[in-house]
Amino acid sequence: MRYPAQQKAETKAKIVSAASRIFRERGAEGNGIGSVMKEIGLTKGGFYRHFENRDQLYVEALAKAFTEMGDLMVEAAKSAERGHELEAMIRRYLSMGHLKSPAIGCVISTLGSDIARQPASIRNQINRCMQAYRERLLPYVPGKTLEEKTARFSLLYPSMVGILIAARTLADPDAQEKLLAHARESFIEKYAR
Amino acid sequence: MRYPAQQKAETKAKIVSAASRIFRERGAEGNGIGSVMKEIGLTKGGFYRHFENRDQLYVEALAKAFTEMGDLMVEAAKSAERGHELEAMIRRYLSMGHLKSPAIGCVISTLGSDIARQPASIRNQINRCMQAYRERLLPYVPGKTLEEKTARFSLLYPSMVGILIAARTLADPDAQEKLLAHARESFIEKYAR
DNA sequence: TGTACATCAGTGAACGCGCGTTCACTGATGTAC
DNA sequence: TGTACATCAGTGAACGCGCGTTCACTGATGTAC
Repeated sequence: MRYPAQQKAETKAKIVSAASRIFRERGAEGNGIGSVMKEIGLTKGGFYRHFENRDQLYVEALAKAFTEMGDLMVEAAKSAERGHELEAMIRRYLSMGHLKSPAIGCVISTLGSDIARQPASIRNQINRCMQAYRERLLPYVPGKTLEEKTARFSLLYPSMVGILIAARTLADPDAQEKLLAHARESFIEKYAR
Repeated sequence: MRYPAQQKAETKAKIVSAASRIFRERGAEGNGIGSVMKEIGLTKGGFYRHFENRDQLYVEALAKAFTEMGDLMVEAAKSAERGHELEAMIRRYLSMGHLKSPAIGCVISTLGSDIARQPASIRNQINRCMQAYRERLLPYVPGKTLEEKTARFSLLYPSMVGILIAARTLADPDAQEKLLAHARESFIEKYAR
């Protein structure tokens, strides 16, 4: 049946949102169109009224993830005392809360190696999201020029990704917390002063 | 038919080796028993003469990957001038060669987020491999005490993982090389002096 | 304003495919006599 | 030494399952008159 005018856009947004969370939480490979449509209470046949194929969903879901994660990081920076913005972002990123909530967290930490395996055409689209993400956060990074800020951020951010992944691979929660704490301290010292 | 005595062990080693490479290259989720057995010229039915289930293969394949990667890193350290061992390992890890050869490279960079999603029982087994791996490399890390070496390594290594993953997500090879070079320089300065 | 018709978001069954796992079978080798 | 038999690594077909994708169909809404 035909549906009210603005409902289509809402449904599509719901699909992207659900996929964004599910991909981050359970991985992008084993969990696909079926799980996503079921999550929002629809059948998978309807998927193709909104997307050409699975790849399009993948790209849009990741784009949404970058936007959401950017919101969280900007929020952390804005609620910090002046001069402590990057420190606040480091604390937020390297927190047990983030470690335990992959579904609403950094998409590179949950799907980075998966993105690395995608063909260049898809990586190109993701790269644009990454760049937009970086540009949102750069204002809160110390540095005299844009190049200085970028240089600093492009080492710090991947380093935090690696630490978070490493911490998540640990089975012992104490060891996870210890690694995060150690990295927080060191990275704040190295990058945020 | 029955096969010569030592052939069974050889076959199992081949399966583990192939899985180790295939999982790292193509991801562990979509590529399973079928691909692995086909790769070594056998049919998938025979798999269960060597393993109880897929999880066992996963753990053994990753263990093998840690051993192989350890060999490469130790080799890099041993062929370095005295006092430059860690620098040599950093250069080897953050090289375009490593970036382009995931199949024989660091398993955390290729499967880290996948490991993070495994149940604790599996992560525990992997953790033991990670510890053995670290213990092989620690002798080449500067530091007065074991704690000092460990602290240094447990920040450096995940940071390198994150940089490699981030570089692999980039579509532009020049940008990849630039990021690696920048991180090499910085990490050698920060961790290897 | 009322009626006829076109639109199209979502349904549900079907497609081929590869997954992990099971199992009856094969037949060269090792072992017992 | 020769023969009979047990072993068991590997085969290949089958299992149920979920994947991505296609498609004829439904029927409430929007639109034209």
